[in-house]
Amino acid sequence: MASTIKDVARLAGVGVGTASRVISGKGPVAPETAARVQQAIETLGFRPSSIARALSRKSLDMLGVYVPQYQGLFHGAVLETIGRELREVDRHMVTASGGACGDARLQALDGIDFLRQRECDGLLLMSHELHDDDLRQLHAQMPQIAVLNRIVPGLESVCFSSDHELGGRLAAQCLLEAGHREVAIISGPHHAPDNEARLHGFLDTLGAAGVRVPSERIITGDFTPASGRAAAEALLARCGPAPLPFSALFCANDPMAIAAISVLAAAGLRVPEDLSVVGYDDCEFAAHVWPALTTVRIDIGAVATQATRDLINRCYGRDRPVIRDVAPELVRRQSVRRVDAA
Amino acid sequence: MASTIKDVARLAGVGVGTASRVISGKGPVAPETAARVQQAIETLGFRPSSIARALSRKSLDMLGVYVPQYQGLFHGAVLETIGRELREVDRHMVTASGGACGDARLQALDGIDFLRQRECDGLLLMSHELHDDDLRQLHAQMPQIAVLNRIVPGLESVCFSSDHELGGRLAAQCLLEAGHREVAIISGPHHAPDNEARLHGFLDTLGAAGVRVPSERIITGDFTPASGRAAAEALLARCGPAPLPFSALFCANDPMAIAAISVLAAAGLRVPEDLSVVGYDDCEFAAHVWPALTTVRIDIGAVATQATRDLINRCYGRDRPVIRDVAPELVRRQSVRRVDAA
DNA sequence: CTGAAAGCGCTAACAC
DNA sequence: GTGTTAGCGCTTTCAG
Repeated sequence: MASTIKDVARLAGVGVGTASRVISGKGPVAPETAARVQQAIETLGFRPSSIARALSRKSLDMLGVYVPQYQGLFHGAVLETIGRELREVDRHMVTASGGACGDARLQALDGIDFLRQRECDGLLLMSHELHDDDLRQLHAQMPQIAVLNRIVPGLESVCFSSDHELGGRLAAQCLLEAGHREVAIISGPHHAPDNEARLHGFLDTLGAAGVRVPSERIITGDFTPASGRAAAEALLARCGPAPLPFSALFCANDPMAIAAISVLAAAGLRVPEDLSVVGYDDCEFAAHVWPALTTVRIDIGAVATQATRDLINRCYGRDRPVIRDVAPELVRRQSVRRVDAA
Repeated sequence: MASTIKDVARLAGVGVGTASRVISGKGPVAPETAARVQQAIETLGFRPSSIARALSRKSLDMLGVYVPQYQGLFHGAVLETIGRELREVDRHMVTASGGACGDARLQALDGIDFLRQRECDGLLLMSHELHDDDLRQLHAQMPQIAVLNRIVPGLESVCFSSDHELGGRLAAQCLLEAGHREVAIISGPHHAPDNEARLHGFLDTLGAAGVRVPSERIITGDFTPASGRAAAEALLARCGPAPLPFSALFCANDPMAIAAISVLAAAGLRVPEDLSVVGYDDCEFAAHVWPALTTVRIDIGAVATQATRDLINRCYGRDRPVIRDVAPELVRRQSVRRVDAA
C-alpha cells in the first residue's frame, strides 16, 4: 500500500498539519522541520493522493472538454492546445466525445453530462450540433464554460471563435480577384454555425460583386473527406461532364476540398487549369497535396488557447493573458488560377 | 451548494446507508423505501460526488492514456476507440501528451508520471520514444499497463500491436508482383519499433527476391507530411531528375506518402505512370487523394480496442472479449502500376 | 511555527 | 431491510 501523509508525519516526527504544509508549500514551516519532512517523503516515496486532496479542497483541478470526435485534423489541434495550456498551470483535462451512433445533439448533451458527473471545474465545449438554447441553459446552471468555434447570442463573453464570416469573404475576394464569376460550393452541415457564417460571408461578398450562385451548385457535405468525394461526384453528375459551367469551387473545409480534387482529377479535370479550388482551415495536409491548396487559414489552436486561458482565469482566479481576436487569413498556394474575363 | 447524500437521506427520512444503497443500486432495499429515496434525489437534483466515492472506494474509475500527440490521423483513432470502450463500462480516461519541446522520451516519462499522480487505475501507453527498459521498469512498479503498437520483449502479455513486419512484407510483395526491382524508401524514425519492424519485413522480402535497396535510396522522415515532403525532395536531389533510377517508392506511413507524391507531381513525375507508391496505415485520406493510395491497412482502432479491453479486464475484474490478432492487410488502389520486366 | 481535530461526501461493515 | 458509525487521505481552522 502506498504511504500516506500520516506515515510521513510520523516518520518525520511532526503532526500531519505540518506535513501538509510542507507538501503543499503553503503556510509557515521552519526550514529545519521542512527538511525532516522532505526527507521522510523521499524515503517513503510518498505521493499525495490527489483524490483526498480534491475532496477536501473541492476541486480535482481539471477541466472537461467535449469534442464531437477525436479524429480528424481539426479537433486534434484543439485538444493538443488545451492540454498544453492546462499543464502549464498544473491542471488537466478529461475529454468526452460523441458516441458511435444516435443523434449528435443528444450525444453532445450526454457527453457534457458525463463530464459534469466527473466534477470538472469548468467545461470547454466544441459542438455545432448543440442548439444555442442548449448552451444558454447549460450556462445558466454552470457558468464555468467556454464555447469554441461559434458565437452564441447572449453568451458572447464565453464564446471564442475566429471570424468565419470574414473567412468566407476572404475566400470570395480571392476568387473574384482572379476573375471568377461562376462558382460552385461544397458546404458543411447547414446547422453548423461556423459553416453558415462562412457561407454567408462568401455569398454576400460574391453577391456584392453581382455574382450569384445557383442553388444546384451548392452541395452539402459533413466536413469529412468521404462527404467531399460524394459532393464532388454529385456536382459532376448534376453539371454534366466537362466543360463545367463554373470555373471555381469553394469548399467549407480542406479535407472535403482534397477529396473533391481527387474526384475531379479522376474525371480528367485539372486543378487549377480547369477549375480553381479554395479550401478552408489550412489543415496540415493543405500545403502537402498536389496542387497545394489555396485556403483560408483558421488558427483553431489560437482560438483554443484563448478559450482555455479565459476559462482558467475564471476557474482558478488566474490572470493569464488572453488575446481576443484571431483573424482568418487567406493563404495563396496553387489551386487558384486567374481566369480571363469573358 | 450542491446537495449531498445526507440531504437526500434526511429528506427521504432514511439513513445515509440506505440512501447509498439505492444510489449505487447494490444492497437490499425495500422497493417502497427506494422510491422515497429516488424521489428525494429528484427533487434535490442530487448528483453523487465522484470524488468522495473515489476516496472511499479507492478508485476514480479512470484509466490514463499517453499519446505523443493528439494531432494526426493515427492517434485520434486510438483515443476515439479507447474513449468509447471505456464509456461502455462507465469508466473514463485522462490523457497526457508530449509537451511542446525537449527530449521526446523525457516528455513521455513525464506524461506518464503526470498520469500516475492522477491515480489512474491503469495506463494505456503509446510511444515509440520510450526504451524497452523504461517500459519494463514501469511495469515492475505498476503492472496495470497496456502498451500499444509495439512488442516489448518480456512484456508480451501487455503489448498490443499489429504485425508490422508482416505489413512490410505485404508492401514488398505488392511491389514485387508488379514487377518492380528498383525501389526507394521513405522511412519513419529508426528508433520507432513499429517502423523498424515494417522496414525489416519489407527489406527482407525484397532481399529474398534478390532485390537490394541501396542505402542512398532510404531517407528518414518522422511520419509527418512535412517530413515526407523533405524526404522526397532529398530523394530527388540525390537521384537526379527524371528518369529516376527506381520505379517504386515505399513510405512508412500515408501522410508522408501523400506529401511525397505532391513533390513528385511538382517535379513533373506522375504516379503511378512514372513511379509507383505504396503507403502504410490506410489513413482516412488514403482513399481520397489522387491517385488513391495503395497502402497497407493497419487497423489501429482494433488494436486499441483489444488493449483497452484487456486492461479493463485486469483493472476491473471484467471479462470483455478480446481478440488478439489484428492482421495488416494490403489495400490495392491506384498508386501502384505493373512495370515490364527489364 | 506547530499539533490536534474537525470536516470533505461517500462506502462498507456492523449491529439491530 | 435499515440505521449507525468508522474510516478513506488530505486541508484547514484554531489553539497553543
